[in-house]
Amino acid sequence: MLIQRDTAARILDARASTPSAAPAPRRLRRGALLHLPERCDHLALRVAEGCLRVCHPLLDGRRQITDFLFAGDRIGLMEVRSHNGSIEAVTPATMVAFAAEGHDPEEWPADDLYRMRLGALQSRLFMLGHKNAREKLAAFLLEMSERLAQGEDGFRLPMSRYDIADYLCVSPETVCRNFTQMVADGLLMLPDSQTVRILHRASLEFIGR
Amino acid sequence: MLIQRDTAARILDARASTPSAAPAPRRLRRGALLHLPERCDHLALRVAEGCLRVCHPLLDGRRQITDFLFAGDRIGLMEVRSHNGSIEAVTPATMVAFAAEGHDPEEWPADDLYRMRLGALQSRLFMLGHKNAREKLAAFLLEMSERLAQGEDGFRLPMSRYDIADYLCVSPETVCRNFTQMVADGLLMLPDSQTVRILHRASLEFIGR
DNA sequence: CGTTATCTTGATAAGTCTCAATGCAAGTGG
DNA sequence: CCACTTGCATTGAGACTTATCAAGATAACG
Repeated sequence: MLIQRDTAARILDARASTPSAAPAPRRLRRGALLHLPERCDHLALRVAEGCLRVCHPLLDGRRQITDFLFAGDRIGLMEVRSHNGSIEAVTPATMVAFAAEGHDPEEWPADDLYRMRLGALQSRLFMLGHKNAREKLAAFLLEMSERLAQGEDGFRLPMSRYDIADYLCVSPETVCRNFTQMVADGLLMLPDSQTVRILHRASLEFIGR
Repeated sequence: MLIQRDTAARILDARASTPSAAPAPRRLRRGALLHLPERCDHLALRVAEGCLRVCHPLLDGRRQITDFLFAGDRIGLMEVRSHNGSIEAVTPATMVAFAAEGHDPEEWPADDLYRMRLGALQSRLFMLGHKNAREKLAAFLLEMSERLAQGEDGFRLPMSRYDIADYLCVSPETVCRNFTQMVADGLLMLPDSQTVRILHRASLEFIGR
């Protein structure tokens, strides 16, 4: 059940006329694509539940994942659209479209949206530029452990090894090998391939920072 | 001759009181560092002449160059500052500080500043993630040939091989080797190490895109 | 229960980094 | 003016990392 064309725009209109009416949440099935309306300069998305990925197709057929989105995360739709991006559900996801860029400054000042995104991109620049696969994976796991924040007994990665690979810009095999290596080194436990329990956070931080 | 502390802020104040008064241009010697005031949330920089680099020190002692700035380019100071960045003159440079983020919307809407920067960072993400050294260099040369735009008889790179290396996130030796290779392949001429004449732009584009 | 997708591991090849040496050009001080 | 220094550019040799190709193991699913 995709968000239909211009649904977000209608949500925006509804909010403009009756500011107190909360926009209806939308659901995406696993693997489904979020439709980005043609005119979405002032629209943003807030994830209520689930996990999404921001994908960009590359000329050679591969894809790059520029971000994962979890509950509470927000992103400007125009920014994704203007770089040939798409937003896909990694797990069943619920989200809300809302107005940004001054149309709804109380809820989300446009500056903040830009600033946060710039910060995230900068971090990824440093990561992709100068970290090797092991360091990338360590940084990724630390980032996920913070953003997922599911308590001390480990966390579940909702995305596949392929997704992780496209996020870190390495091959899926390399992701696997480094998972295995980290387990062998006693940094992690992997009760199953999705569940991660960090055993030596300090070491991971030493590697990943 | 660095821009003194809070000079930019004073320029801002001057503009606010007398909008028609143009702020005084500032000059940097080759290699000099532009001072970034502590409070620069609403300040931006426009390059009048010369070339600057936006540098970020990394934990392992290396540096990353996130952008080169040429005449006409603008950049928000706070964005650089918030990522431990510095702005250094590659060549003697003249620049003007001005207000952004709504304080001076006519001159430069803050949104545009953010959007352009986001776009530039996205492009660099794609480059760093999935291009090899040869492709990076091809893309770099095409970018420089557009931004420098000095006519058909080639252009002069104002920055060193080390700067290029830190921009592309490869070693300076690799930059050299790929220059040499491109010359051997007949894609380029290098009358001297700074001057580039592109012989087969279509081939470069095929490699770099 | 078979089919498919995902995950993992191995072997090999390719690309890049590091270390080292040399060349070159500009600037400096005697 | 000339030796000298210094920084940048280039090239080579070797080590290391990662991608690619291939195959098997595991789990999800109709």
